[in-house]
Amino acid sequence: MEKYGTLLAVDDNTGILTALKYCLNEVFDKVLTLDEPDKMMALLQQEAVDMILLDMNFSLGVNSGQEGIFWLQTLQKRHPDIPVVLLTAYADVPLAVKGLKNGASDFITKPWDNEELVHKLTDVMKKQRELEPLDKLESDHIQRALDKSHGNMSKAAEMLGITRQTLYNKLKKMS
Amino acid sequence: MEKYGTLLAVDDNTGILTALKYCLNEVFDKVLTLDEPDKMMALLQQEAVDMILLDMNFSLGVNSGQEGIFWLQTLQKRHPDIPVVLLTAYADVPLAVKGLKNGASDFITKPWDNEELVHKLTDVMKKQRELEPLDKLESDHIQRALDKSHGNMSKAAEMLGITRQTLYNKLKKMS
DNA sequence: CTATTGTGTCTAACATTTAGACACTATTAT
DNA sequence: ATAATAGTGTCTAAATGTTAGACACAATAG
Repeated sequence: MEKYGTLLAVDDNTGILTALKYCLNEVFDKVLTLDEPDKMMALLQQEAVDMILLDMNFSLGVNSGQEGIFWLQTLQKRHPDIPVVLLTAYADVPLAVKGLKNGASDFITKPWDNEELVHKLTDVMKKQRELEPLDKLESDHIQRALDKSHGNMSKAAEMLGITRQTLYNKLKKMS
Repeated sequence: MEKYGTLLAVDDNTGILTALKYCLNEVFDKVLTLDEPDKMMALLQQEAVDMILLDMNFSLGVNSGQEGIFWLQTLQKRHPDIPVVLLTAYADVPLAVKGLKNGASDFITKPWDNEELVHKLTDVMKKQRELEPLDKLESDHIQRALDKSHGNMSKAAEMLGITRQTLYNKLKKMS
């Protein structure tokens, strides 16, 4: 089976890390583990990590998930290209919403189902591989601009930061 | 106060629609309501709707939220430019995750807090207004391609569907 | 150590983008 | 209804960007 590069799992419970490692070794070429999130940034400088599985509570007695959100945001800033999947025991709807709105690729609750976990992670990796060609990205964005300006080409061109004439040309070539 | 165009609220409970209308009239120029989701597409042809607030359960006795996911997907296909906020009483973490991963802009549980609802909806509308200029979109995407190819310009260029030379030029201009 | 792959640079043909102009057609406000 | 405004389709000519192809050289992998 084709594997998916390097995964980094971060959780303060080393038992969980062992379980994750055992379960995910078949799916990733390499599974790194870390029980202190503040060492994460240093590690990412040294290793080429393709995906991060992140717990959300590290300080004893605090289960708000705020730490997880903090590290997620930090990762999004410094490594926007690495997908982050959140994994937490103290999950509720608002926390899941907050995690996903902050850019997490998925949100999984403990205890997890191994098969489902593998499925979700491989799903993320598959999506991660895809990269739209520049011209498709462009035409989608142009479509969005036209939608937002209700078809007004002049305004759409201004939004896009291009000349009306250029937008006109691009539209002609697209159709 | 500046208002945010037209909102469409879809819920089978007309009492809820009335409550929503009452609460959101101050924030939107126009609040449309609909108690049957299958009439939504027809309505969207006639009215220029800027945002949709969508319940997730319409058939009596079914509370899985599947109907909401279905209509969300349909909307994403036909009107990817209209943000959809989900609003449901039968919420759990997996459903929230599914909703957001299917492109919902936010996920709110019933009973809702009026102030929070208004805050979340205006937040979505504010984000909706922003549109990146084409050149920023492009340079971000190029950055992504370079990250994914670990700095290999030839491979990045191929991913992007442009010449290596062109990528080279663009990078020179960017820096 | 030797293929292979990637980089930096060049050329010359080709294409796109730009600012500016013009007549014409909606839209809006009065 | 009419005048003012904003948007469209089209044109030029100059400036800029893109392309394929070539070449020497550096880095990497077998």
